[in-house]
Amino acid sequence: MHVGNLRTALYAYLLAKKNGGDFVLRIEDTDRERMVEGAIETIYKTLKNAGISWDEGPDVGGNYGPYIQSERMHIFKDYARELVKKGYAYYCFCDKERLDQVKDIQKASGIAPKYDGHCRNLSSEEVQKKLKSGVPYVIRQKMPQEGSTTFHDVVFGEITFENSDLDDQILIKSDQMPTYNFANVVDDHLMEISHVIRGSEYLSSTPKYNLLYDAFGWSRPVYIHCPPVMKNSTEKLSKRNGDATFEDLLNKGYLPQAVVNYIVMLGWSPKSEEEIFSLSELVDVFDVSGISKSPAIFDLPKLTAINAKYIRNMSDEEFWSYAEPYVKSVCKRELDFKLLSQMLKTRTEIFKDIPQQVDFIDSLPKYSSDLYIHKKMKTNEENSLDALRKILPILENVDTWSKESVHDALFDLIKSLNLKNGRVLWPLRVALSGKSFTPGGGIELAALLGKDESISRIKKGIEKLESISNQN
RNA sequence: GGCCCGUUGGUCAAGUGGUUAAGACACCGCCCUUUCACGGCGGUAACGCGAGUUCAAUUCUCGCACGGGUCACCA
Repeated sequence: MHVGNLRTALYAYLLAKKNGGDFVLRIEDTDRERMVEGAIETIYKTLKNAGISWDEGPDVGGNYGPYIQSERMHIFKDYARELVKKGYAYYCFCDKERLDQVKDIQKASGIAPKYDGHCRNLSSEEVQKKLKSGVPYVIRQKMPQEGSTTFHDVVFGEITFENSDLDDQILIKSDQMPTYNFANVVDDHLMEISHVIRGSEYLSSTPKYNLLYDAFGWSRPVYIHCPPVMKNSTEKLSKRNGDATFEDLLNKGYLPQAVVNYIVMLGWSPKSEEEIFSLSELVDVFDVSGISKSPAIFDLPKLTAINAKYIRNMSDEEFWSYAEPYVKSVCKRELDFKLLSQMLKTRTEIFKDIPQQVDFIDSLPKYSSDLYIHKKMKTNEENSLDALRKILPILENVDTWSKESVHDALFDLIKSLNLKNGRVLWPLRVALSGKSFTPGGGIELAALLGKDESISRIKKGIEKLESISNQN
């Protein structure tokens, strides 16, 4: 399920919950050829991961079941026959060849392809005859040929279509299954669906739906059409293009709540300037009037920023519960994980980034002595060597190893040498980590690595710099 | 092509017949600081174009351009 689908589900859920309604899950599987193994499970899983629960559905039941459309097939034909009886639908015996022919001619002459009404006015005798002799048929909706149909959409306002532009769409297919368009209307009515929230691609078929409601004498639902979520200014986000699905984003290390928060905000805006909302807060603040009319482009950096905000808002315990597996995937040795966790928290945007941040802990990576050269810190290879040589005995003398004791010892040194902090601490950090960016400075790293490991890495740093100065 | 819809900074977006046209992300700068990050402060950057209505249009109307959707025995 890609994020556009999920967003629509979210809006539906929020609207229902906000107004004390029920959120109903119905599986629309009238196309047997497109059946995908495991698709229903993916839907369940995605909704659950997003925190959406349904009040009625295939697995939880309800008073309007069954909730899987393929189990409701017996229902639709009678409704279609009712429409035929009332004159709003008719049997059509045209085969595919004829239909294709008509379409080709229409296309060639530049007319919009549309059913030509060949079977619209067959006499009931003719129909009965063909039915009896077993000619395959479909049932088509009989569109008015004059006038127009206007409907109101909550997002887009009043929209009018000429009836003459409407195609006599198929209601019952030749395999006797209903089309989605038909089953959807019948089931929405039967299940007492009050609000239809869907993608704007359905805007142009809505008049047909409404004509169906009118023909049955049923009251129309409230329509809320949402603009699509785009991957760029011209392409829609779609699973087909390999674009990120909700599942993919979770696998990339994004938090489900953060993704939910972000995609609700894509194409909708709250009245306030806040932007971090839990699902239950969203139920309170959500309002369909905030849904925008124009498509929104999915922006990963913004999602990342929101994810980072969620991480920073976590308690230390919660942060560690997420971070631990990532840390331990590369840190096998024992260390002060609490300290590391604190260091990591403000530096983590997505949990997947953690391993590369802490990969220097278990073993010192190979590094270039260039790292010792830092303009702003005013360090170079010579004075770094000097700093490390002075640091070594100081730290060897620290008995109880802790962030505080290391800090005090080093700052005494810095003071006595009358140097800027960075002159001493930058070389230390490089020697300890072999990296230019680390989660924390030299003192924190020393505390984290422990006395023996720190001393050993400082000695390695000294050797490295000595060999360089010997070359010169 | 017909029909329907849309167009405010790079992105998400607020908003109005008269505003210094919010805010967030990204970007840049400064402060904090042992790097980075966090945090704080500041900055660059927008009403697609052309008419019309009006004392006044980003806001209302029309046209154009651009973009999207739709035109299945798919959903």
